[in-house]
Amino acid sequence: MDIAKVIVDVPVRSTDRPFDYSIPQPLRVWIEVGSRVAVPFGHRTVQGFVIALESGDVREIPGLKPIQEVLDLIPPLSPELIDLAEWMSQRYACRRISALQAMLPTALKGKAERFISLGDPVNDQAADHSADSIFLDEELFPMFPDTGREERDITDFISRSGGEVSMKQLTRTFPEAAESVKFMLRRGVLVESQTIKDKMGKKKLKAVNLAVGADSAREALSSFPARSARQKEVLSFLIEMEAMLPLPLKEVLAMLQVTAGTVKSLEEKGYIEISEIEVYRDPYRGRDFKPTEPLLLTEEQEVVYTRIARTVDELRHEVFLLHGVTGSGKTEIYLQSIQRCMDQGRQAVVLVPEISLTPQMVERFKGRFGSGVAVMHSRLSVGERYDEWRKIREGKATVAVGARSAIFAPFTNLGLIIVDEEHEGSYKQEENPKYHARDVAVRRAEQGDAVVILGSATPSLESYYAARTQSDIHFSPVLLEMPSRALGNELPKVQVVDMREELKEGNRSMFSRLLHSSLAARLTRGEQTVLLLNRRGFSTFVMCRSCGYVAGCPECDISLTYHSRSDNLRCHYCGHAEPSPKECPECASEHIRFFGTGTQRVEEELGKLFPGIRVIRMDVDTTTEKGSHEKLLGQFRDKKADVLLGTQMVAKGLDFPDVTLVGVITADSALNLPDFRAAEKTFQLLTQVAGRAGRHQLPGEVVVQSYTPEHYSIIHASGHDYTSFMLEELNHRRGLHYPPYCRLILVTLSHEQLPVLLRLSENYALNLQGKARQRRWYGSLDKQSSDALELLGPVASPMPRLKGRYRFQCIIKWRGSINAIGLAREIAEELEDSARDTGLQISIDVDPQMLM
DNA sequence: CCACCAAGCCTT
DNA sequence: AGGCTTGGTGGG
Repeated sequence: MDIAKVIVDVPVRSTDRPFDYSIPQPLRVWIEVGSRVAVPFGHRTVQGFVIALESGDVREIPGLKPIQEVLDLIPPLSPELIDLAEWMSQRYACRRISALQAMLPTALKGKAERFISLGDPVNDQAADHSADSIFLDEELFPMFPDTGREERDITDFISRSGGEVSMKQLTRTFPEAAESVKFMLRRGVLVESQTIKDKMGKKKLKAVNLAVGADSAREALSSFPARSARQKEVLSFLIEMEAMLPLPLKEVLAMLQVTAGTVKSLEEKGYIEISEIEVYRDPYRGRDFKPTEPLLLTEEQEVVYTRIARTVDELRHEVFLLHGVTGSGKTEIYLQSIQRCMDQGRQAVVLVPEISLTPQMVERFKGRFGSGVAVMHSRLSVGERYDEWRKIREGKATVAVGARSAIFAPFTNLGLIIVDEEHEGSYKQEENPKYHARDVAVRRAEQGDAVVILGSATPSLESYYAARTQSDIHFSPVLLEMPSRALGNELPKVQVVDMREELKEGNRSMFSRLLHSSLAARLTRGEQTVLLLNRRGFSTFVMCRSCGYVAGCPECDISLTYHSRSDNLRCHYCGHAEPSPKECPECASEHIRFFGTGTQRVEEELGKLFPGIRVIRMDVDTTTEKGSHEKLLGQFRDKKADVLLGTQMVAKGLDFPDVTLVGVITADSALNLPDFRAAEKTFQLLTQVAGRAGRHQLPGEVVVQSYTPEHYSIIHASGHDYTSFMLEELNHRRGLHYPPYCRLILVTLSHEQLPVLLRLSENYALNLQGKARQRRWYGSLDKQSSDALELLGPVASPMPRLKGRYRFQCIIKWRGSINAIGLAREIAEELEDSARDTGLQISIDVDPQMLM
């Protein structure tokens, strides 16, 4: 007798544990670890996942209910993914069900549907005849003409509809039915059943096939009367196309210019049959991908590839950090490594940041591996995504290319995971489960003896530090370097313009004289320019236009945020506040104010300075429409514009041969975000965008405008000097106790009433400190001990009020082998319990990407 | 003494 | 989550 342990789809803490169910004999063969099932739970039916099977005597456990239904022919999850979900629930302090659900396409987020049918009349006699049902007894109906009226209408309706209708249909017909139905359910006149219905089914297509052999069909042709010429035409066409059958009905109709009626009569005569076939919604159908051959590797690439291939061949787990400059040919390394992995009969996943999952990117993979590539990204419809996912699960794809969630691709023998642009913040999911795809990738690979390649021109501090020190037991990547470009050309020359000087010399425009003249030169030569407006810093930091001074927190070394309500500056890490300055404290200038410029303004300015200039603007406003991204880039490629102007999205992965100038309008804006990663992000962005210039024959040039050209992120980015930047930034982080020298947990508490929230937040902090002290964890990160934990806050969140709820946050800094995540969660749950006040919500973000 | 409603509690 | 049970409140 077997018992299934099931995680049910009820996303609250008290049900975040396995529930036991018995497995009815007929379902036994279908149920595995990873099966999706419908189970009775309380008074309803819910969806659940089988996470374990146990042998045991069902009779020994009273109150065990049976699994009601298995929802898929093939389990949508594997034991490996079930393990991964368990790990995620610990690592990210999330519910098991949300980790499981994150692994599946939305199409499979089933919800219960209720069906009502007539009760068994024999049982009706025996059913509940307690006092409250006397009034409804059938022989009394005539005496109370209206009492049973609706009841009878409903039962009539149900029997007319074949004995069973969905509750949905019933309430559509009888909007007020709820009460009556409830009565009748209680009496057993009606009975209820529930099933789980998926959001989206498989796509079916009508298809035509011959119902008789080709020979007998050919024979039949001659017996057709002359007026059935059209039918004859169809039939002979099908005979001719015999090898291709079945053919989609739609295509046959279109090709032969006949109507459905013609085909229908052939079906009635029994020559052909029309059936429904299952098809994949292929978002790339009808597109040709030029097959590509492996390129000859440079010496540098060869060394790297050989090293990776060795581990791939050994079917062993290892993580590589591939640091290759822009244009060093990382993608070719990926492609050949994937081929190597496929030669071993294993599959591969390629993670790409959403923003760079461009058609060109897809083309490179489809070109090399053809239809064995499944593509998953957020622009696909629910149905399309479901089908790409099914292609993987059904073994029809061996490579999955996609954003974040592709890390959960249901491969059974995954041998290689590639995380391209591994430093990208978009690998972190901001909603529950707040996972980081890179970290999940490493874990999944470790579990399945797979290789991970983390690739980037600017690896994150976390990965680089781990590779250099080999100090992290779970994450010690092997560093592989590719310092030169594959085509042998030089990295572009970067010039930094000091915008303070420009102002001093009377240039108040947003273009420096250098950028202006360089741009003019491209226009006359017919070469192209990419302009980057770093808009991430639309946020409200205060800067002096004369000297570049930015108001920062004395304690936290991040910029202060301007609050217009109170007209002061505040630090949202520690709560420090000061009045907003009327003049610059450094140089006493009055040119001190909030900062930010929009792409539209730049476009206007360009038009004024260079009449007739053709600009393509790419930002959130112009790329919301499906395919617009692709369209704009296509126009630029076809040289329909001189300038591509945009935000972050123009910095990544683009490769246009005629781009010889890259201009960065304000390099500083990200630098001054109230974020300890500001310098790192700035360096990465500048390096990436500089890599867009001069990738082919023509040499490239980069102009970076800055108010703080002496900042090390700008200096090192202009020198293409990743290592020096890293060393300097690591020093910084060490001193201020930021990752990678510790880890962070962001705890956000929210409540409708501010005074209550204040008290509870204070409580949270005190409880946490108390418990941490008890366990001898609490202590300054300054101390030598390998275990340490510090708490910042509570302070108001950067978004202090959201949807009518006030928000406060605490930041936990910790390091060592202590279970800080478990503690943060434990305190949160205790507080939620003791608050007796269901209005409190606590969210925990482990290793937050943004502290906002 | 009973009717009505909000809050708590359990779901295998 | 959601539906039922519990226990408190108020009206007769």
